[in-house]
Amino acid sequence: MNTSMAENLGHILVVDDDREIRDLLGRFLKKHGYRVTTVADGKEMQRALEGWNIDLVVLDLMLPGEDGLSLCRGLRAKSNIPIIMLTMISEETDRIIGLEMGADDYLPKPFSPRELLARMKAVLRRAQKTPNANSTARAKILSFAGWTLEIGRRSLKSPDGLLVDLSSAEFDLLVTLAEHPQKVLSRDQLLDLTHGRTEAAFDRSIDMQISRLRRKIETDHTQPELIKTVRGGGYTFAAVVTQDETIDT
Amino acid sequence: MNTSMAENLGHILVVDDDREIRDLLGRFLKKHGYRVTTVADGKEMQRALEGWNIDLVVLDLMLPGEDGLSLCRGLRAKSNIPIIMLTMISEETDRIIGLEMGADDYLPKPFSPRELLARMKAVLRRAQKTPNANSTARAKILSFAGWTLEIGRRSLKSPDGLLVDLSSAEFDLLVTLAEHPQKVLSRDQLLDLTHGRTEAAFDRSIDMQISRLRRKIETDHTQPELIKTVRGGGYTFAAVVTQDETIDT
DNA sequence: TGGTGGCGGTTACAAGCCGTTACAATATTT
DNA sequence: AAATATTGTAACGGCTTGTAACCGCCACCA
Repeated sequence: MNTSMAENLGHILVVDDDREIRDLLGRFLKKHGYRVTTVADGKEMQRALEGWNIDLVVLDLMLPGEDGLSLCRGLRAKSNIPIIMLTMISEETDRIIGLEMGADDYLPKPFSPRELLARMKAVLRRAQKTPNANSTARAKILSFAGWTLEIGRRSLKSPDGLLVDLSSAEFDLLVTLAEHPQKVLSRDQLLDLTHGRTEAAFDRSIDMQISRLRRKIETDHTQPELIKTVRGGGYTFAAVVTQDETIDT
Repeated sequence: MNTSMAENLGHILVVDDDREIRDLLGRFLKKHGYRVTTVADGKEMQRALEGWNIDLVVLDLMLPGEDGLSLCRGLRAKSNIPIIMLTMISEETDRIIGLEMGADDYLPKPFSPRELLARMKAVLRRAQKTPNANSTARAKILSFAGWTLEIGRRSLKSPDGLLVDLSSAEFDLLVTLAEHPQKVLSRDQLLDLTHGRTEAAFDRSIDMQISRLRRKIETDHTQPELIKTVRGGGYTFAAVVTQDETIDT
């Protein structure tokens, strides 16, 4: 993998009162080519935002003093720096998040650094394209053919209600496909959309992901119903997808 | 043949009655990595839209038969496939366009292909972000001699009700023939209609497709009943074809 | 009547694409 | 550090599709 590029991919501000998490994320993100500044609370966050050119804020929901939520709102009011919130799992916070937050994405703890990285890339990419987009966080749920794909939770339920275990890459791929139903996505597009990679080198890794994914979600992986192949074109999600926001009312 | 077919950036449908323009755009866009289908009028446009997964339509304002403007409106009513209109320069059309048209962009003739490319990219990028609510996929069904050809599903049932497995190219060819019953279609026409290819070079690949197709659907392929050869002319579909439309689910 | 050349059917083959297995290289967890 | 899981690479095999080549058919003609 090409993680060793020390070029500047962006300056990330991590706001978390847990020192261990700060250190962990700091090391991890730096290893992946980001500049990182870590702070413990809202006051320091303010200072950092004024002193640096921050590209993305990773913000813990629970903070001493002013809590993450209001920080988030405040930040969003003044700028459109992308925000990723870290939350504890619970219905409660989920609802709060959906209703209140102006974050671009959120991640339930515990999360793998890898997941955070993926989200960050996605958010940064989105921000890149839409400099002034007013993205509202979505606890989006996609449903198709009885399946339930809960994006915020990164979970997938089968028509029988069983949780299906997808790897991170598999999940991202599935989400990407399901978000563009009926649309043929080339391998390159899929690579770009899931990994943010555009390296053009002919790459069959997507084929492998598709293959593995099909085994997990197609009733007969030799005759896929959901993810269809378009010869010479790529792949396409063939099911009817309905989209719900968790918190709409 | 298709040596440097790069990635698939999308499937473009070019609707223009001027063959020269069709050819030009076809070659140009393909060279730039797009799949291209070219048709001459609204009727063919319809078929292409139903048979393919079109990502963008390039539509000439002036067309024989139903004119581009109403086609555009009709298309917009049913789907949200992006549309780029080609127009003659004139205040008149400019105003009409602004008022009437549901197109995503328009381009006054004469234009440079390069310019079109830029517009296309912009429109596609915009469309990509707004996931479709379209896919009112109607499934056209053609019946002949007991056979059932379901276009939306790309499936073919024999008179015994058995599913017959056709390759992609075979299917397209059969659809094209069945949609012009009694009409003699030259090899060039077939090439154009099925592949959107206009490269007229003498090509016997159609012969091969026909041969393979006959083996699958004729009871005796040495004495074809459905697909007849017209010496010096091409091929013709000799059966009576009835057409049904159903709403797909 | 036998030759000739265009045309179409078919076989054989080459090239490309895709699914998959096996495995190597990392990452992550314990 | 060992055990596990994830992810990319290589490579085999099957299927699709286009090309070349051979062959027979037909029309035409001297």
